Amino acid sequence: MPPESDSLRLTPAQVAAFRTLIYDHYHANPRPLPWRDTTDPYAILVSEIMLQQTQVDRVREKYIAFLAAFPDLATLAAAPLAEVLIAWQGLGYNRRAIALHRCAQTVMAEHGGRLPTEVVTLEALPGIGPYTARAIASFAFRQPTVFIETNIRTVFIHQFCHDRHGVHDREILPRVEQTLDRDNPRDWYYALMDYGVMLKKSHPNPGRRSAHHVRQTPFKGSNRELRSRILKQVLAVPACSAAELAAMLGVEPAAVEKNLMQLAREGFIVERDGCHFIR
DNA sequence: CTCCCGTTCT
DNA sequence: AGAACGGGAG
Repeated sequence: MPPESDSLRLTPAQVAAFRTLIYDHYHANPRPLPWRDTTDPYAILVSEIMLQQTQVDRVREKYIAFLAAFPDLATLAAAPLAEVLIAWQGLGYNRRAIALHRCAQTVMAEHGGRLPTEVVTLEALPGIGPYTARAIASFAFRQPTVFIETNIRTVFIHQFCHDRHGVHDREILPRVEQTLDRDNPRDWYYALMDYGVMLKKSHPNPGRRSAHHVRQTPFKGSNRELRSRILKQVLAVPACSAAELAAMLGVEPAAVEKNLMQLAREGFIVERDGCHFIR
């Protein structure tokens, strides 16, 4: 539990001061991001899925190209998975591309082609978890939802949890709820995120003091790296056997087999007569 | 080595 | 709860 001096309840004056701090920074230094210009729920969905664990600078161009290739839910739902994965190349976490593809298909089949507006309904869709459901509800449908992601977490830890480590989200959430600008949740969260980005440039990342902070395992030499190379190879050269793929990549056939099985289980790949194709 | 507008499976 | 998941820039 937090110390007594750091009570979870803020006075109205504290709330007002905090909002002024955040909004002043935002109005002086807003990040002009393409997904902030649109009100199209589909475009906002695409941006949110891309932004899961992928930095803004890399998402920017991919987002533009993806929307050019798949301008709406119906187009994406009808597109071959291989085309979606090719558009996804460079973003990483290819599972998200499958999830987004399936999400579009589910919305077409079960929601009349319109993205649901309710958090619980959004959260039931593939690739949409607690954060993304609330972010979409807030950004696309102007609902005052309460959520935390890494930049928001950074702001609240920096502002309200001085010199403390292992700060849990259940402590931050009431702060988010209490300080939320219910009249304009979209701009408020943009402002919060931009402030968090700024903080990380001027301070040792306060997010490391979160109870949820985990350090990444190295990518180089990992199975993630191999798996990505296999998928890229199957995209570039369809209809290869596991042995052929292993030879082309210069790795152990057994490791390739294992990953092909996993990729098949997840819906990336289908195997016919020992040949592998994007599903 | 650090970071990243998390979700899903185990 | 923990692990897996990509990739590039600084």
